[in-house]
Amino acid sequence: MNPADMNHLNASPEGWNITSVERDTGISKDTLRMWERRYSFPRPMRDAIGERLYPIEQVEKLRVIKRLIDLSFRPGKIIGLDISALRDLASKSNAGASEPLHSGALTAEYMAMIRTHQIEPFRRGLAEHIAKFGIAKTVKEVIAPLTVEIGMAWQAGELEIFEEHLFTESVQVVLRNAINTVPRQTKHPRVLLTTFPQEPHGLGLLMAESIFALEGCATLSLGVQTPMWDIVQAATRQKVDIVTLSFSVAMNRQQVQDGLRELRHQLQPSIEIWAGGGSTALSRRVADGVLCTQSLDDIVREVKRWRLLHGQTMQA
Amino acid sequence: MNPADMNHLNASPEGWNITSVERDTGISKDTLRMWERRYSFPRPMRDAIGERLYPIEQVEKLRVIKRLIDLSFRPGKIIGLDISALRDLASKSNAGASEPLHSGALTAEYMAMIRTHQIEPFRRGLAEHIAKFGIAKTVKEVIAPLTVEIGMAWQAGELEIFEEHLFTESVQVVLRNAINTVPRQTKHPRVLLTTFPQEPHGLGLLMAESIFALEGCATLSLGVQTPMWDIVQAATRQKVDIVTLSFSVAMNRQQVQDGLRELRHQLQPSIEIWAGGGSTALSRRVADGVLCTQSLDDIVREVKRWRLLHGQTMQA
DNA sequence: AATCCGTTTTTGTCCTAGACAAAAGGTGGT
DNA sequence: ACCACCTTTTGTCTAGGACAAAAACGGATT
Repeated sequence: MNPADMNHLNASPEGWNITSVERDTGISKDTLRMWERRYSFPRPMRDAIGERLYPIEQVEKLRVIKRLIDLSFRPGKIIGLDISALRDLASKSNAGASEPLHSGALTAEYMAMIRTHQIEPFRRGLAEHIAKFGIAKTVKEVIAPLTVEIGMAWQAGELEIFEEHLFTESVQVVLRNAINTVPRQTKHPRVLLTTFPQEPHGLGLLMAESIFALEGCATLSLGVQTPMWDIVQAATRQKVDIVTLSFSVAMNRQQVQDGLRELRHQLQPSIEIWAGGGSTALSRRVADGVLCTQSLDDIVREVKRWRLLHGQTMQA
Repeated sequence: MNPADMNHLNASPEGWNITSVERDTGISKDTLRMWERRYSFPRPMRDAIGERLYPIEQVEKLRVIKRLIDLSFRPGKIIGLDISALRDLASKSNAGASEPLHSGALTAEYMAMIRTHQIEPFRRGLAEHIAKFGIAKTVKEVIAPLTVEIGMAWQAGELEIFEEHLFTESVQVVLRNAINTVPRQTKHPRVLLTTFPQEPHGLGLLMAESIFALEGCATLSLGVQTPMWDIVQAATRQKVDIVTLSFSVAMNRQQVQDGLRELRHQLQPSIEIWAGGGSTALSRRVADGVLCTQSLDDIVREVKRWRLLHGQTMQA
């Protein structure tokens, strides 16, 4: 193999190219160059052609910075700090956020299984938990906290991507299987579930779907990354009552808000839009006519509200 | 809402901004600007600030052009044609490809259901087919041909993306459910399944997984779009015997070949690499040390070969 | 005809550096 | 405590130049 071919690889010994860094960190090329101009960080090397080559340490620092920015720190204030100071900041600020969750010993046990790649015990444990305590309880008390914790561990660089993939896939298998035991309903509200094109994480979606299904709603999932135009078309043609979007912490706040405003604009007003997930964009007020569900319990409550509201005009 | 805010919306009466066009068409900002420089198309208007504003007709033309480029037409040759000529080209070029398949009446029936959005009957039909004829037969004779046909219909612009999403999601639900009825095996070969980062389609993967599972292999799916480094790590840590990759027709031929060569290079030689799917890159010989499975039957055959080869040295 | 190899054309992505609007932060007045 | 105004911060846009990688072409060889 030609040694020059190696330049295309992320993991090349020399460093990462700008496209890889953009993909990995979610920071746009323009922004990466701008930070370099303004703050002198990152400060990539150059390859033989003169193109940027980011050393792995700088990419790692960028990852932490991105996470902090998503937690609404400002670039100018933190970009000069060194990696350990940043990590301190990160662990301190999400220690506060994770407090109310109070993830128990069970979560820790599952985390350990994931870290040591014991897939089978993990799946079996999850399936048994569902059998014992039901889908709703398992989702709320095990899967949701685990997802948050995994996300944080990944952001902190403690988890490899393949470990996250493995976790996601395992949960999907178990949860999908469980959902299928719930008799499929045709009752209102009819709910369409999907994510925007920038959002590849489907776990939140699946958790929401399971809750809706348990409430006896007719659910219709388009999977992840559906273009806006197609969401609108699907919602209209399938005559759904509610469109539910899921946003992970990784999503750009601007994109969330713009996307939701835009969707509200294109969708007929009678169709409700519900947004959920870990994205910080949802904690503040978002577009008019968009309902933010802060927790999975909110979904149950809001379905009741919807039925009360539409009870007189629409029978299941 | 401030009227100036409206400029960010795709559907603003004036036109689309460059970010929206990039998101919608999948053509990068750099490329959009380059085409404008080189070919004088697209030729966006400018807003009050002087930024590009793409009229809806130009965006539509860009969509068709992108589709043709994915079918390996070249920008320079087609960018000058008008929209109807482009559409002709699109429908003609995949009419030819569909001839050799000759899919049966059953497939046509399912296609009709998808086109008319009858999700429930579709799922029920598929599930019943599995119950009657088994997973293997259903995958080979119904799901695989359907997947090909859907792909072609989408390329021809006869199917909306949301209809493809709906199909994919439905098949996943039914097939996953079916796979779960197969008792989970721990027998060799242990198989890791995933796709490269550029490949978002997971159906082929799922079909392959079902076949492996039926053959009693221990399967381990990472889902789609796993970075190479993580594939290597997962394969090594999980001590798998075979890594299986799936490639849809949409994949760039060069990327397929480079990716496979690279993976072969990074993976220890004792681990086999199997590649499958509709990508045209696989019909020719690919990298040394990579096995191309042309059909799902090949998988069955090759598993037998593998077991014969390793039977003496390794017990399940 | 089909395969191989070197050359030319096509095409996408990277580069720099300037400009400016939108968001966030700060301040003072009611 | 809230609103209105000002300042700073920040991200994204713009322009045109450069160049490597991919694809197409042309000619020689089997």
